[in-house]
Amino acid sequence: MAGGSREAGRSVTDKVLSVLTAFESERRPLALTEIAAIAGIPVSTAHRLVGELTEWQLISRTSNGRYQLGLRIWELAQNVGRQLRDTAKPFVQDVFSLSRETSHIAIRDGNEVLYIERVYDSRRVPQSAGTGGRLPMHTTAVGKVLLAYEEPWVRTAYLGLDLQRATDRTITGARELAAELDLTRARGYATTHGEQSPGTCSIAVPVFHTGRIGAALGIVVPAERSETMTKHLPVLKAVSSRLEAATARIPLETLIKAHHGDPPKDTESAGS
Amino acid sequence: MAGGSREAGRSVTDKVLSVLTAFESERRPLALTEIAAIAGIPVSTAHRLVGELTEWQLISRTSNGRYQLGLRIWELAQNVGRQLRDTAKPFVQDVFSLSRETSHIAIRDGNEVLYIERVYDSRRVPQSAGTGGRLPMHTTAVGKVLLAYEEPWVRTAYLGLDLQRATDRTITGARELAAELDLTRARGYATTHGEQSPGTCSIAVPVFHTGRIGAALGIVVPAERSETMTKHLPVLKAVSSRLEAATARIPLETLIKAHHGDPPKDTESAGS
DNA sequence: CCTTGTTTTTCATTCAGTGAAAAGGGAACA
DNA sequence: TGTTCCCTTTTCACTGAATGAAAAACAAGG
Repeated sequence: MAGGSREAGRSVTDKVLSVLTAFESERRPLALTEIAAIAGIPVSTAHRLVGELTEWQLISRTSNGRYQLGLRIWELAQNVGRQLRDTAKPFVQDVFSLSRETSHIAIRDGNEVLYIERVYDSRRVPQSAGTGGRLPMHTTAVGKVLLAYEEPWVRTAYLGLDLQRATDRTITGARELAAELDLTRARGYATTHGEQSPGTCSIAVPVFHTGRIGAALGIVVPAERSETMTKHLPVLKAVSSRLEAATARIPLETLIKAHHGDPPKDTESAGS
Repeated sequence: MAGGSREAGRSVTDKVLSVLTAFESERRPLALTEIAAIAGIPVSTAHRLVGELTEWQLISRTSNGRYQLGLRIWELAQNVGRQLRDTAKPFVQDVFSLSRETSHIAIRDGNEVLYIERVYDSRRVPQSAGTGGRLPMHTTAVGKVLLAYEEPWVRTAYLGLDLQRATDRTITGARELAAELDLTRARGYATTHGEQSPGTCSIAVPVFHTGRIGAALGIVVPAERSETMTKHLPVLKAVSSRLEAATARIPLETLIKAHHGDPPKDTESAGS
């Protein structure tokens, strides 16, 4: 065929999705050639696929001929975990208006923290991660909370990872982190002090659902105000329990379905 | 072939996207059979496509075996118009915290209003449309604003449509609506009184960008408080101009690329 | 005018995708 | 336990939809 050797095992679907997800790596509008390169497909194929995606409004074209994700995909995605996000949103706002500090709620997805909703001031500079952003668990207060209250095997698995350093204050030792998690459970909240980015501290409390850890609610404050952080604990605690009450009725099914991994089979137990 | 007569002209991409968008019509998790029916493809094909989409995390599976859109597509979609949404968000919050009424910002997409961001109280009942929702232009205050300040041909085109009735107070006469739009421009804001849903009123002001209408900022209030609506005008106006200042630097390109339609060619002008 | 970098179109080739049909669950009921 | 009903999953022979190298068209500099 003119098409010579097809790359084996690459389905059309695969290629389409490669094109779509190409926009994850680069946030700016992409040229066709770039898309093709990132997705790892020939330009002509990319051309056709991008054309179809554009017809479906999943991709839109900027006036200079470049491509970016389209409105339609945003609309579509609004339905993902809507019930949880819509419910949680005003509570995060409450935290913000009572603390006047950047407030957020996050869940665990795999070994990362995923920010579901964030409320911030119009003057405040954007943080390391906005809504939809991810950060490691050991560098954030919400992450520590989500890990501390998680089932033992999750915690153990995470402690076994190579903990990446984000700043010079980042906790990278498994033992140290374990102690930090114990402390978190003991006092019911977690903090960070410049562990994710220098100059910012954070504090977070757990949000439970059906007896298990579901999310973490927290705030971020500039280092110079770190002293005042614990002052906001009552607010966090109170809002958290109101949120727990509000989400209690929501079936787990319709909450955000995250990657929680699978527990080890472990037929022969540790003590066997 | 075993597959008999393929439905002609249906590309794989088409089918994949039909599957994805199937989740727009029904908000609940869908069974494979349902997806196949909605997307208009055979079950076995749906099965394969859904399988691939699931591998890519664009679709996730609930414990009862049904499918729903996955976290990944939400994350992906966070990049759409992010700069505009992130910028606008705290301003909408400002409106909310100053008015204590459900506040929102919307843009025009085609002949509809698209809500970009909405801030509401934890007690307030969900409105007709949440973030990412659409409503007609003539039944909402934001819609009236977006239409009133739009280029003449857009307005003319909309007035030519068959204006659907939402409540018994909905304006459905072209002449009436034209007068309403004139009024809107004259006084610099628009209102509705039970025109979209009985019992709720709304008020909105324009947000300009590079001299053109870009968005509309508004609030929704229950009918019994409708008298107090105009009391919030100063807030809306003030926040709007602060938002205009904040968005002025953002290049139009990276704002949300909506369907604005094409002006009529109209080589022979009306008066020719 | 040429060069360099794109985007777009073309087209002979063939294998990835196809979908009817059959088999495999599993829940509800008798 | 068997039967019914509905949904999911697997199978498989067949072929036209998808393919991608290559060439053409376009755009922006130099």
